[in-house]
Amino acid sequence: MNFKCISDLKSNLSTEYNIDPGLIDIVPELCPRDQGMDLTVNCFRLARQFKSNPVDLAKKVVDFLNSHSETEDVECVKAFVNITLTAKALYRDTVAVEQAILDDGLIPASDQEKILIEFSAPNTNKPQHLGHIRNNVLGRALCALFSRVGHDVTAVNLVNDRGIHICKSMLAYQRFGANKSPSDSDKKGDHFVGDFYVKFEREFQKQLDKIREENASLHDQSNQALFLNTEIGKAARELLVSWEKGDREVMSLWKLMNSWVLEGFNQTYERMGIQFDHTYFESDTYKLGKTLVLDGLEDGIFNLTADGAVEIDLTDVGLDKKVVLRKDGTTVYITQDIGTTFQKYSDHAPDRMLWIVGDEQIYHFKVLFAILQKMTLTCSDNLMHIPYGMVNLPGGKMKSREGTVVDADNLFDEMAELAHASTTERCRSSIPENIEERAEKIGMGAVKFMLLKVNAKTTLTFDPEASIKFEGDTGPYVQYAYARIASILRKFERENNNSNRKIDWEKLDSKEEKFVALQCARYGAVLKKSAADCDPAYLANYLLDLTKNFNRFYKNHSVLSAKNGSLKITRLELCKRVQIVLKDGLSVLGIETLEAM
RNA sequence: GCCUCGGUAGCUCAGCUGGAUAGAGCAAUAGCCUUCUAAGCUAUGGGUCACAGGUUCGAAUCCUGUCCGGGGUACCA
Repeated sequence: MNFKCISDLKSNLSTEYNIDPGLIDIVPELCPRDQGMDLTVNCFRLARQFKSNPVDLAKKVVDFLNSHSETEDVECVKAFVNITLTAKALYRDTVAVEQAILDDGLIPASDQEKILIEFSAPNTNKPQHLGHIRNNVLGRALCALFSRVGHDVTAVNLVNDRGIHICKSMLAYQRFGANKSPSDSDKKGDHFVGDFYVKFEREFQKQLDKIREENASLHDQSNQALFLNTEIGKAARELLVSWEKGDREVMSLWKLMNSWVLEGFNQTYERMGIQFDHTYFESDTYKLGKTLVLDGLEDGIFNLTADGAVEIDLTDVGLDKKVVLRKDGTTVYITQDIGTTFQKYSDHAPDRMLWIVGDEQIYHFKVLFAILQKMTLTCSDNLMHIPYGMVNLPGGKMKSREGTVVDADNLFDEMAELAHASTTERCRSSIPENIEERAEKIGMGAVKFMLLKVNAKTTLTFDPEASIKFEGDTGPYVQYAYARIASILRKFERENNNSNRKIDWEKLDSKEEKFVALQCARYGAVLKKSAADCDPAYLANYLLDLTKNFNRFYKNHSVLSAKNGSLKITRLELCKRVQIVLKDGLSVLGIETLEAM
């Protein structure tokens, strides 16, 4: 939003108060709807910059703007200066230049960075659920957002493909799998493997119950503590040992099962519109972590504990001591992150590295960053963990044991089905040919928007009953506005009334039209703030606002039956601006637009 | 215990670099389809912004304390 009268005000005040104009920042806000004017300059806030009394300053601002040729009306309430602009100035400074609306979202070249973002990071033992979708959708949106404002973004996945959890599903497959493959059962590979993980857990639980029954003294011990007391737990551990030794048969099963899972994940990623520039595998990087730690031990960054484990003392930076290699020499969770991070740095040399990982790992990342700093990773001052909250169900957490996990693929299917039913209902007489495609876009739009409109860090509640609607603050609501505009444009073309009328913005004199224009002009600033705050929700909520304003305009002013050709053409132009912003904004959120709904 | 994030309408959430009478959506109620798609629009009701202090001309927003909830505090991942 760059209004001439505001920049003139800035020069005027800088002279008046003898302050360098570069130090003055006047950001006008949209005037609250019920005030009926266009812009507001908040002199309470502005007064601080001039170390002046808000009311006195407001008086000066009013005097200046009153005499400005581009204002129609200026009012002062307390120290809020409300401005009504001339139509000419308003549209010139908001929507007249299409490209300017989009370009306003770009940050200066000097602020552009090379950013590496790691997200998704799935385990290859079971299919992804709603919690993972939140991660994926958020990560994808942040990548698009950073890239949209001008950063150079590299998206990276880290596949968690080794460890005891992987061995559990492998063991169950060995016992119950009968050498079948996903294609035999017509299942996606990740679901196929996940079923064996569940089988393992069931068998383990059965054995646990038996052990506890037979030995009352074990009653109070946790499942994990009793893991090796069970036959199947012991067997899984042995499998892990064989894996680490590189046993040929075990490795080949591991590779086979992982390939099934990854094939399944790829389908899900594709459906979500997610691509990675690089995929790392923990099975490749954990050894590098160990090597780096051993080097660091020689350099005195790490030290040996009495029983032979390797640890680092972080008490000088307000954290605790942290073990990075067990006394038996095996790596722990954080060790592979150390290895992966150095690997990522040497592959891509980013200015900044981000991790999209759940908020339960905030402490983990604090420790990781402190370690990397001590190991003097080049960009260790620019490491950021972007935490997000869990997705709960109305009854509480999702629990796989109780079967209350919202499976990603199922959810997508259900949403698409509902969108399909809804479209069929609406179109009764003429079911569109591309109904499947439409239903998919609408269903996915609904899921993604639902996850992105809420601030990432809040723990969100997913109510399957309520969240499945396509009305109100939803993705389809925004998509629908886009489709309506597309429909207007089509009809206009069909009627072929391309009279040589000129665009005349001054014809748009209603408050609905002005609000739409003003709202469009905010887009660039919204993108920049959204990116700076790493918060796609801000953008999502803006798109809802813009859509709401557009719908009010749509309801009150017909485009195609406008009084005269010039008005029609100009309203059409305004619609195009809205359409462009909606498409651009939705695409950042990973949501597709439809030409008809 | 300590650390951390939260508590805003019946429900789900905005608002939080202090500023106008606290906003949306859902749900409820009442309207609007011979006019560009009603997945829409309009209206009504609904709030001691957890509680108590403090700072300020002004606090949902900042500070302190209390209560309640999530998460963390592993040689688990």
